[in-house]
Amino acid sequence: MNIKLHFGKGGGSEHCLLKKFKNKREQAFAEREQELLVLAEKIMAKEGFSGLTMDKLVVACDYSKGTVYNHFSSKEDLLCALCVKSMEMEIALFDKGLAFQGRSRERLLAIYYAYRLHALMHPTLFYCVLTAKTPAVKEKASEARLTQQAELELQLSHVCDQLFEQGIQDGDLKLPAGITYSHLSFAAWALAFGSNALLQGASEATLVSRINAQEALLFNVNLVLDGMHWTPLSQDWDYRACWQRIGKKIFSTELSTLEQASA
Amino acid sequence: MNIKLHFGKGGGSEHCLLKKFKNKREQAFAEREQELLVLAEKIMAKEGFSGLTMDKLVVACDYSKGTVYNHFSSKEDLLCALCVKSMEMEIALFDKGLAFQGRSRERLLAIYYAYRLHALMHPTLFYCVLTAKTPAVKEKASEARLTQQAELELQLSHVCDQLFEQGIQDGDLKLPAGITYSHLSFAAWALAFGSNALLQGASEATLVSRINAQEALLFNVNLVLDGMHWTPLSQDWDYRACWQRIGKKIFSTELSTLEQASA
DNA sequence: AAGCAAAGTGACGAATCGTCATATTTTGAC
DNA sequence: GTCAAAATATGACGATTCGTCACTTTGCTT
Repeated sequence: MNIKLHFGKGGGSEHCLLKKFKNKREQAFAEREQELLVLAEKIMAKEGFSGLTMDKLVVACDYSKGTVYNHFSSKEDLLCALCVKSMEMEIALFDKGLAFQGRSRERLLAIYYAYRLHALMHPTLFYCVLTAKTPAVKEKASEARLTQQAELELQLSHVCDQLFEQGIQDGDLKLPAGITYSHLSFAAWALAFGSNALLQGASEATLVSRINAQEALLFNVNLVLDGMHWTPLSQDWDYRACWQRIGKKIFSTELSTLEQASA
Repeated sequence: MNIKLHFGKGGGSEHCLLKKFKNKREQAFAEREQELLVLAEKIMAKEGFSGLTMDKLVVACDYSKGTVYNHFSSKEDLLCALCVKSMEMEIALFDKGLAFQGRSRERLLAIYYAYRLHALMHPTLFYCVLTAKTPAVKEKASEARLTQQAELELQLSHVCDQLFEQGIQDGDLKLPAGITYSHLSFAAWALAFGSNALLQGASEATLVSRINAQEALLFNVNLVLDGMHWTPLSQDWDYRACWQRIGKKIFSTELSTLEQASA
């Protein structure tokens, strides 16, 4: 039922992209897994989400069915692995966003920017995250993969926690009585998840059709952070300009590749 | 590719639960569809999300495969139909929530209450909504069903719009320049969707594990509505008490059935 | 009652999943 | 270098599941 783990059973470090491996074998295994994931993403991008089948992946790669199933215990497990990959890339972008120099609230905005950017650059992978939240997928994914996923989620929230902390230290944010970082993190995360999930599927006619996605996200974020009384409030500060600045200063390379792709 | 529509082609009214039908035939058809949906939900609740197959549904019901496929063009279409059903029930609960007497912001809270209540009472159906946002499902659902879904979403947002309007008329809420109802609706919706989606899958160990779900939702809502400067602000008003009051005054029957079920 | 359109039936073919007995490669000891 | 044991790879195969279609039945109209 569970996928064989070829790594040592020592928990919690398999998901880092660049890591020392016990030996060549494990390294090769990890590399092959990445290779398979890249291939799977390509198939999905080309043939649609339901166009991805295990058989197609097997044919497309240089390995056999058994080998592929050594990596992914089921199709759902493969989807979760893609979700994990997506989150790993998010973390990398988040870390980049942390480099933005500014007030605490501006720096959190940089994280949101990174999130949105990731969704735009890798829509397919982003959808995998949504899909991985689905019971049909969770039910059939391997235990190990789900654990990995949960760990990454924690890791993502820790990035935010840093900024909450800075906000408090700088005196820009106060933690209400009985409220912890977790509450704030959850609120920030829920809004980001909800906004992006709904925006992603809404390029056509719906409620959100006419709303510019970027604008909407920024608006929503301002709402929540204003609600936290995180100064400077949106009425006292030009966060739209800040948003632009984040793009220019931190993510210019990503933006240009994005423009190239859509051109 | 598309499911045959046995109703008149006049658009936009098929989704109302109680409606006049052109003739007995259509009525029977609609009733059977509901019957099938109830059955499908039961199978899903009992055997898990991936335990629902078309074959099982066919065996469980008194009709043949062909008949079932006359209703649902594919398994994904069936899932969407369940999603539609879920939204119809939500609307009914929303309408009930509208009956709450109070200030505009309190009344919007009643809508959130209804949303949360629905998620608790029908977790399976609620998951269908999440699943229906997934590309794998959207790709294979019938056009007609997706239209129906989009219409219902609009209808849901209109309920909220009423309350935004009341808020403005009462002077409790001001629409910033360049901001429309749609923006506010979207923010409210995104937060509700994100919070509930994340809370639903998080009864166990994760970031949200220790946070009481109800509390978290109320907290998040307060954050956003405070961000809108919707008076009275959460610091000036006891919305937790209001939340309790909503439960008692409006949804007491639902609450008792819920307690019965979990006892 | 006859005729006809609409709906129902279920056997069937195609596609997909995941397994397992066997073949191959790698490892490590001498 | 050699050889046995352990790890890994292979792909044919059985089991589901999906969705279709040629044919039958139902029920409405005249």
